[in-house]
Amino acid sequence: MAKNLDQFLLSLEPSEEDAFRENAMPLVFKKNHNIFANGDNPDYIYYIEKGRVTIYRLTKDGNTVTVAIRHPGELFGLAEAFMEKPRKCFAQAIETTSVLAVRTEDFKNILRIIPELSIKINMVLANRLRRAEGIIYDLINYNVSGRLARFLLGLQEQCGRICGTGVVLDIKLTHNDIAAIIGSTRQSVTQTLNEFKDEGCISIEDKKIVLLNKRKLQQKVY
Amino acid sequence: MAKNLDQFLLSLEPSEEDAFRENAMPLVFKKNHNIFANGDNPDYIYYIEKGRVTIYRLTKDGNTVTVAIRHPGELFGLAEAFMEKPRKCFAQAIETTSVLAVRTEDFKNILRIIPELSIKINMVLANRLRRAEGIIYDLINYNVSGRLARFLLGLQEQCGRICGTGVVLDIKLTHNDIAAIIGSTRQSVTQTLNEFKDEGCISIEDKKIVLLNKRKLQQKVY
DNA sequence: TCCAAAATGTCTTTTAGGAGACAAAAAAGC
DNA sequence: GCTTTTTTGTCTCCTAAAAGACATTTTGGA
Repeated sequence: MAKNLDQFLLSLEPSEEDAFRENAMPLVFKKNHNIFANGDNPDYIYYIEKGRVTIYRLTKDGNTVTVAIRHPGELFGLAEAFMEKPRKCFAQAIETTSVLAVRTEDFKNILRIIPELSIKINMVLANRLRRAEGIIYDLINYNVSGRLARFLLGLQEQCGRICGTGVVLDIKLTHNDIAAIIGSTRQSVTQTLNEFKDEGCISIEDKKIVLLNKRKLQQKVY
Repeated sequence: MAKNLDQFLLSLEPSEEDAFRENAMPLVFKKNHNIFANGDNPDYIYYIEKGRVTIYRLTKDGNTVTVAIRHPGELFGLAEAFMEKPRKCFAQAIETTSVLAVRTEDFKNILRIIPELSIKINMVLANRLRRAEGIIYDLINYNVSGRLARFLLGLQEQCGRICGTGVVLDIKLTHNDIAAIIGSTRQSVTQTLNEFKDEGCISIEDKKIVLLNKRKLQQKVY
């Protein structure tokens, strides 16, 4: 089992992977393009080969609430495929993204044929549920500064790339994007990021955040 | 399929239910007793026959954050059973609660033997994930009044009992309990509930909340 | 290369609601 | 029934951070 439970294909046996790929259709979405929308029928589930995708909902006044970001090796559009209801969220490519799309019906059939795969999906969903509960906890418990610090530290697992000075988070996010994830505003994110910068916790290189002092960043969480 | 995806046993075929019950050990927990704790190994998963259970985490300063409430017919301790890590939350009986406990290993074996069951667990987890994402959305989007109104309206599904004047929510929660669920404080909950009462949205009977005017309550959500 | 659009930086004002303090009421235990 | 503990009601004060306004910088597209 891969250490990251969300790394779906990595966790499969060759025969399982074949069954998955046989039913898959490769697609490419350009940056900012929508992959599915609120109200759509969940006809497909998707696997990310390359790129990243935000899963978000909209508020009445048009603001975005990001409920998850999906990274290479992860599935998305998954949970809703198990329900007979239209989607409640949008999926949009953050960067140019290559996916494998599998028809929901085909996917369910694979699960029936390969029970072991179904158990792996259980693990993926269970892991995501626990993470979602962690976000709920964070929202209730930490202030903007704490949530931002935790978000950055958490990103390491999926985007972290060690370089000389620290850990580069290999994803380009605007302050607005981050605000939509941690439940804050663009202005507050700008300000708090600059505080972190001034104190030497982070730096920005090529529009990407670099974690310079993780311990100090961890102390921002209270 | 039962309309409530979380009603686990109801959704099973007789043969599946037998397989489940054969491996189950009945237990009774009195009000306020802990069923499992943070740090425990997830050796068992539980099915609620009667009673209700809170799933919560603790903050550094001892406050409670409730991540879910489980009702009769639902499983709990489930998600963590699929991971090889200690539990991150507590489970406590809100009222006297009868459960069926199944060893995690046995449960996984049942899933292997009965693939259809595994798919049903997928549906339960998927549904919970979507609900958790809904809570994240609520926390970011609605104020205390809105969150409280949505919480009460949402409880109908699991606790609602129609009576002459309206819908009784068949669960006794203190204002503190509610605050831990909607991410607020005891004082704010007291005050907001009284506002709802004054405006005729709700009333209290036998320590239980009665929804008198659902439409008016819905208008509190903004 | 230039221009329009998007993103960032930095003010200032405003307010929801957290948090403390204490009295009153209700419930639980003996 | 009586006492202790829990829960509720209602103040007050105070701060984090939302939200608006606008200048500046950066970016991406033609």
